[in-house]
Amino acid sequence: MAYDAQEVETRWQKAWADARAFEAEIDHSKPKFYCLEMFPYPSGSMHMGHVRNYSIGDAMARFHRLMGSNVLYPMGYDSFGMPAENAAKKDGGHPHTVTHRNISSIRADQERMGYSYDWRRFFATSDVDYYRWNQQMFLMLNEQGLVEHKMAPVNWCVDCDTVLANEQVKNNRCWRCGLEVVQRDMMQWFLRMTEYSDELLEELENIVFPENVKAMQRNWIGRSHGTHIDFPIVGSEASIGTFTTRPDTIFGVTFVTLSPEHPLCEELCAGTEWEADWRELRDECVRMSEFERINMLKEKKGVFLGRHAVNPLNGEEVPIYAGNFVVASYGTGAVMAVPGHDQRDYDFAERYGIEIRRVLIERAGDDPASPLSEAFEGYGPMVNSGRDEFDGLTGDEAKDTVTGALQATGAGYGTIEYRLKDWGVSRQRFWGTPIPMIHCEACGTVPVPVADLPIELPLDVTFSEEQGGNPLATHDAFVNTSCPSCGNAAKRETDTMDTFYDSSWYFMRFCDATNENAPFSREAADYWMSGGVDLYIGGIEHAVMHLLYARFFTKATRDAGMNEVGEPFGTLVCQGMLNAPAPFCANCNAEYHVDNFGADCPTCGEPLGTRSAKMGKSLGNTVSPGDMIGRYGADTVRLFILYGANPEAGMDWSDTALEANHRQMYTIIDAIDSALAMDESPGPMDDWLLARLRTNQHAWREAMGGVSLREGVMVSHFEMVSDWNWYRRRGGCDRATARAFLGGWVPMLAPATPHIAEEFWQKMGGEGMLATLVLPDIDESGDKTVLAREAYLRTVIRTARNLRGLAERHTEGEISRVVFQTAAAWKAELARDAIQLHLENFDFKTQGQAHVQSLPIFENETLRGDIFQIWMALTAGSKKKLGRIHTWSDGERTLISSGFDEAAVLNANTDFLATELEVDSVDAYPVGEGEDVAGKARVAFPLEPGIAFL
RNA sequence: GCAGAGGUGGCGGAGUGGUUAACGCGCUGGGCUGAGGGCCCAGUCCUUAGUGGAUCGCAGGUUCGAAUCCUGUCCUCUGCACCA
Repeated sequence: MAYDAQEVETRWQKAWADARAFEAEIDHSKPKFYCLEMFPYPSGSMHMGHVRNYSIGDAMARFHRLMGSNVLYPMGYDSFGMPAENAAKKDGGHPHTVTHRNISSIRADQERMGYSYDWRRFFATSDVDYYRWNQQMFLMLNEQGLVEHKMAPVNWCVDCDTVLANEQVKNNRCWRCGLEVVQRDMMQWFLRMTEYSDELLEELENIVFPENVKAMQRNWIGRSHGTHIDFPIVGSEASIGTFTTRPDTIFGVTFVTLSPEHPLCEELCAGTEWEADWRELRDECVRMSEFERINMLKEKKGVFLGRHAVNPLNGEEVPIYAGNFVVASYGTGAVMAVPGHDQRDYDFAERYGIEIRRVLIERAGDDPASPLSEAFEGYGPMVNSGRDEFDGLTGDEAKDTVTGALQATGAGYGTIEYRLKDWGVSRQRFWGTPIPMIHCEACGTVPVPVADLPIELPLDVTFSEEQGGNPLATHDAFVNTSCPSCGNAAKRETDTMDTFYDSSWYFMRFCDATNENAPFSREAADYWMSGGVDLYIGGIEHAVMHLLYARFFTKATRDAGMNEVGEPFGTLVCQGMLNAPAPFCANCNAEYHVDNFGADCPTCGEPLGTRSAKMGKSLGNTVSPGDMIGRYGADTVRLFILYGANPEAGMDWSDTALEANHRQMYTIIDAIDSALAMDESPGPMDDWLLARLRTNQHAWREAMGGVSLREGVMVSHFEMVSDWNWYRRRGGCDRATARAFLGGWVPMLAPATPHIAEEFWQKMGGEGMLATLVLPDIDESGDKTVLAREAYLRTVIRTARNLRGLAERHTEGEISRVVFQTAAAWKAELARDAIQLHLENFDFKTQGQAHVQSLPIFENETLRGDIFQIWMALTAGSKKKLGRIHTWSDGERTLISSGFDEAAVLNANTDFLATELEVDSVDAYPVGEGEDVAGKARVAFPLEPGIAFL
């Protein structure tokens, strides 16, 4: 068959669209399957990472349709965000224009790949039809008490001219542009995600996320149980609140440390000789660059603030320091320092000459006075507390007792701290959802009434590179409004929402994408979201941010009665990296741009080697999907991507592998052509082929169901071809069998290579379209024996081939004949017996020997030695080899138990054996029924005939 | 430092106690075929012209038997990090 991928693929894409093959509706009579890929940002054209993501998703969507599920497989775009705004500034247009141009482009690329999306559900978050619901839900969250407007120190990126959430800061740099982040105090809108800290943490136990993602989320939420302890300040009404996980060390407190930004610092040292030092330290910490910070933090540094605090349990006065290692935003921003039992405090105390006190010993009976050369951070009995009720207590008991004592005097209480912070959603950007709030001088901040929504982004804004700040803030028609409460002149909030807000509920909008009255109906959400999205595929880079926000949002809407589920994603698959070769210097351990291929290292001058590196612009080692589709077609690209590696694994781009996959397409086409060209000619191999088909179907379903696409494709696109070739080689050529085979095989080709599969289906006269086909169940009963019989023949051929090489070297003349001596009847009898006993859990070790001796055949004295030998080989085996009853496959056991006649099978295939073994004649008979050629009768074993070449 | 993942033939990668490694790619030699991106055979660690030996990061251990289980150790990747 001539193969014009471009023609075939575009034709079927049109046919699917015309037939509305992928449009899904609620249908309670079928199991639903919601297949979703992480929301893409429309950045112009599709890149290979996208191709991998969607090829995985599409294969799974198509597979589940074949398995009879009602599949929801939507696509849309996360189209708010800075790149469009920056592009508009650069070109003087409007982000709206830029965005829609990009969306058309990427959508065309996706359509060309043949992805089976229900395009009716398509939307873009930057369209008012979507973001109006952002606003309405913001008002809903506000009513739930989950919105907060407060002054807060925020991460500010000068380059992006906006605030960043904690999660968006990596190594003190902006996650998007890489610039260092600075701290600023601003009025900001927050969502109280911390209300759900415990549920977000605990529900991780019950959802199917990869372990590393769970670990990252746990880490990020960072729950720790401990005790809040107040240290009153000497000569002041105020006290220092601290958080500790080690209240059992409270008697070892020899100082208290505040973060330099702590508000109490100024109060404590203002106007004293200590003030200047503190200011210097604070300024240093606030403005610290990343480089300085790493260097600085190697030494713990602090200043005395001139005052003392009182240990609430023993009344001792200890000095108060400000320390650069205390993080303002964690806990209370203040720590009780126990140098004897915390290494960090130990280092600090040593540097500033502060007492280091032992209040725990490692084992009961140790000397409480023994000095410490480093902090002992483990648990052990309390000592030196000065109070009898504490000394001797260990671990949790010690902690609880101390906490109880603090609680009794009101000086402290048990509490839980989280690393997780509330989600700051304000952004000082234009291209995002306007926050529906109004600032009135008289009434304060007032929510926009739902009836007045949506607040639309103005289109009459000009963008230019010179302008700074948010264009919304200077757009008078947008800003000036009236107060919904008092009617007087008021100003709109000009902050827009973080784009992660958009992607926190889009998966529910897809359930009901055209709803004009609500974000989504409860009925649709409950049907499609039941148990969460069934398969969510995307990159690990969203492990914390997007996945955490979406989980929070789903719980918030659940509590507002909008949906039933609390966890949005049932099974999450994080696709691996896509790598491609890049120049690499082993000396410098550095990768370079592909322009340097074949050159010397720009740094050290050594010749550059090659290493696989993450595909990306910076190295230039990218591959254009468009080029590849143009050259090989979408099916080949999809096959390569899916067969190259399982979804979670990293994968290397390889031109030769891609070409090999393209060749495989031709191989499959040829195989199918040959199947379509057969005559009515039933033969002995027909049953075998259909049995292989069923076995492969079974394996394929298992693999695909478990998202092991590589294994699935191996079966559908490789094993099936091999089996077909074997069938033909063994003389199979029956039209009806071939048709039945194709009827099972062609649908298996559809998930990975849907276009060519559909083409085959049409050619063979399959009913309807593959795209909407549902496969019947398979019945594999009875296949084992058929397959084992053929496997027996193949094994015999393989063994004989190996022996032939040896035989040639032994034999003087030309080899022209092969003789198979199959195991004597008594051996097969023994094997049947052993298999049967094995099934009955017979104890061969203790009773095996007695059993053999009780057999009638044992009366034959000349055979006794052989009988024992065979029996041992069957049941016990040797040091290197386990007994055959353990190693035989189910099929082989069935074969033997059913009285398989080896000689008959070999004799029925003498022509084939002669051809395969390159001999003129083939003889096969059980040992004893013919001449013992070359003494091979001795080695004959059930399923392993003695083989002699002559 | 903490956490997670992982180290298997020239390469990609299967394989979680049982004939010393699936499948693919690359390379070498051979056969079939009118031709073909097609099919088939053999080889691709060491050794040898008669079936030998070694091997799954390294070192121990458990077992009749280990790539697979246990202990230790080295290395790589990813994330977090003075988190009290």
